[in-house]
Amino acid sequence: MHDFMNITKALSDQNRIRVLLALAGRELCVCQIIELLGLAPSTVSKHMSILRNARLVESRKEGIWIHYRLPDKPAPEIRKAVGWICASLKTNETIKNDCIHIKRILKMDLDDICKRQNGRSCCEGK
Amino acid sequence: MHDFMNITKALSDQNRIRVLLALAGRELCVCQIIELLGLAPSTVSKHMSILRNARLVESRKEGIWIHYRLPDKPAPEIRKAVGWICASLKTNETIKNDCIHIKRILKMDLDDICKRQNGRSCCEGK
DNA sequence: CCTATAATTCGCCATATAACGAAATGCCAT
DNA sequence: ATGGCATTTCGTTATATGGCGAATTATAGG
Repeated sequence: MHDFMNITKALSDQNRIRVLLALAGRELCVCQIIELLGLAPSTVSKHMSILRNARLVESRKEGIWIHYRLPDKPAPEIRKAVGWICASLKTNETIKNDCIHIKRILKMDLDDICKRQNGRSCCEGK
Repeated sequence: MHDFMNITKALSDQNRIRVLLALAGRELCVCQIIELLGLAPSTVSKHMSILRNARLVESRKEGIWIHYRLPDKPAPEIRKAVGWICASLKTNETIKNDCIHIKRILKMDLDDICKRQNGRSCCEGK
């Protein structure tokens, strides 16, 4: 029960849902997720630890960067949860905007993304 | 997005999950749900309004009593959510205990249940 | 070894949530 | 209409959660 509640609690935040959908079909670096959500690195890190703790995502370290992805071999309840979310929000406006945003982020260099984030306190200024 | 988050937030509480599973395949009166969870009537009422607001349950008034049930014609995201929960917790100990508890509750008279609840502050004392 | 940097952990604050009891509401029977 | 009772609403309180910045950790490159 505790494990299952970890999953439902992880799914009860909009930003974490956005991350899960952003990870559908691709891997993302933490700095790319920060860029997508426009939140402080520490906040995003917390969100990712909650998702990982629920086994909704897995992480891979590559040098300085840490990449997150949906689990390779998800347990049935995880697979069903992700399928449910994807099906339910396929046509959602926020999610569609995120998809466009991600396409742009993926074209950028990871170094550049991190540089931009260091330059200012958080989200995007000008 | 807001509607969908209403669903995930509704699912992020253990007592509400227990109620949903208790309603799988049968209707329950509020006083029966109070009896099952062992919480104050006002608390249970709040939980039920959250579930109803998310369209995870429907209610039916029958005289003094209000009966809750899973939706007759659930939207796809609701149907999938309920299916996911049921499949994930089918073998869970808490839920199995609830099933036993419900069987006992169903054998009782609604009046008797309410009487018992009026007799004491909340849950079950002696 | 030392610096720079990506990410996490920690400490704090503001808000959200779950719990309760008391009061209000709605419905039936008198 | 009046009273009794099931349920909900309201107001309060304690805890949980999401957010941030500062400090810490871990890794790559000088």
